[in-house]
Amino acid sequence: MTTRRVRARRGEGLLLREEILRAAEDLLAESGTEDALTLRAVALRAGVSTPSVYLHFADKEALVEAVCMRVWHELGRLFSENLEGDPLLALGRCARAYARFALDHPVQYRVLMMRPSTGPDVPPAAAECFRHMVNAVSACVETRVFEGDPEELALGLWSAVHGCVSLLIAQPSFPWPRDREALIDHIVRIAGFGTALYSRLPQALPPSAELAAGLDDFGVRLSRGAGPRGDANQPSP
Amino acid sequence: MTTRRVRARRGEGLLLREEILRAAEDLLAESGTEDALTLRAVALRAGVSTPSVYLHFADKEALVEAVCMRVWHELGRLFSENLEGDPLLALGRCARAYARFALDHPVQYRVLMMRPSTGPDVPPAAAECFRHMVNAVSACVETRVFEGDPEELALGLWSAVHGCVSLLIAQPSFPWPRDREALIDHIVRIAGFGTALYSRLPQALPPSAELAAGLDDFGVRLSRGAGPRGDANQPSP
DNA sequence: ACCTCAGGTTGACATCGTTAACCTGACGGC
DNA sequence: GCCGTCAGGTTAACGATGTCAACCTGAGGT
Repeated sequence: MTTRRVRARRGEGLLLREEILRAAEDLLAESGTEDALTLRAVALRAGVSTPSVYLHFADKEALVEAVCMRVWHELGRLFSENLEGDPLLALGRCARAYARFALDHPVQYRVLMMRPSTGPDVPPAAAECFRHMVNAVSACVETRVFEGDPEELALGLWSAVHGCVSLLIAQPSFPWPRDREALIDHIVRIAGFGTALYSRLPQALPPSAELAAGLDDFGVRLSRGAGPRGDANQPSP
Repeated sequence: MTTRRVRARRGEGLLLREEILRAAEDLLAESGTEDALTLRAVALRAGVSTPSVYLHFADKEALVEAVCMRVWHELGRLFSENLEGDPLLALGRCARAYARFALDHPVQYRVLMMRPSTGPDVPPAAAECFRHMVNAVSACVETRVFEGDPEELALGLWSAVHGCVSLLIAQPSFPWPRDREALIDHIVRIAGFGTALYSRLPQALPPSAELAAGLDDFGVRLSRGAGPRGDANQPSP
């Protein structure tokens, strides 16, 4: 760990890049704070001198960005694993998987999503994540459960889940309910149903009395139509 | 600005605290990045030597926290200005005001909400903000448009708006629609209606086909009941 | 055997937060 | 009016950080 690394053979310089990246990831995960992600600490952990990091990363920001790419790929994998079956249920599974990942890797998620804006263009791995989401939303538009521009709808859904997990991560002192899993569940449902209704609604929020009038009957009708109650994480039977 | 400050008279030491805070706020606002918030820069701007900051703030974190308190107060003022009238419309106005503030002061919002967790307890100014929200939500529960625990519902709404604005701020490279104001509008409506429906819905997301069946009629009924279409920022006539 | 250059290292710099030690001049007491 | 005190600062320095210029070194081709 602190032991001096043996010098790579010719043409194997990329090995060091891999080791540095791993060291950075481990440091983040183990320390639990991005402050521990120091070039000196990373280099020490990789068994190499500090400026050697510059052989493979232009600067610290480039290293952090490389770590982020890994996280984006992980998220992309998570999405692509959950896309089968009913589009709306698939979307729900993706959202829950995303939230779980964020809560299980708070430091990584913070670095990924709460860092000062990196550059003017979205990295390919992130674009692929987003494409997955847009595809899933498009499927929902095709089954007529959503209506509107899939990109815009996907951004809205992403916002909802991101809002919840990022607030959980960054403001743990808020009066959160005990059961985080249940909270995520609520958010996913609110976002899902809100989005389903979104394009069919009056352009302004109606006054309370007029909104309240129509709600109960809708709930009853929807419940009658819905399948057996249970954990929506499970794929639909 | 860079001119040496005249020493405060006895008992007026708190003047410097005020000037340091102002310098910090201005630095944040003008530079557009939290990296510019340096103790040296703050001290220079306040016309004072660097270690003098420590006369009034335990460390840099304390200074940043003091800046955050100001922002919380501003948000609290914004909320309390928008609470009159129909509860649901009031909530919508608060959400829009919150979002506008965040987008107009991205650096401050980032420092306030995306900084590594400060302490185990929520600051009083933030608690008051949250209390305002809970009260507004409670009013919606009393008019039967929402149903459930007001604290939990308020957190959900907060999450939704925070998710959108924080993503806009931190990930400007995402394929956002041009009209930010319209996007916020969508999010507020999705969150509002989703929350209104939340407690009346089946516990799991139903498959698409069964959800799509009930949606259109609900939209039609709700539209018929709602007031004239227009900007929901306006108080209901 | 030697030359080359990929793959590093050493040493230094500016800047950051933070601390210890020192200064100074406005005020109350005499 | 003079003086000691102490609130309200200052100077000088420390260690840590990102970064860079210069140097080294040894495996592999000739």
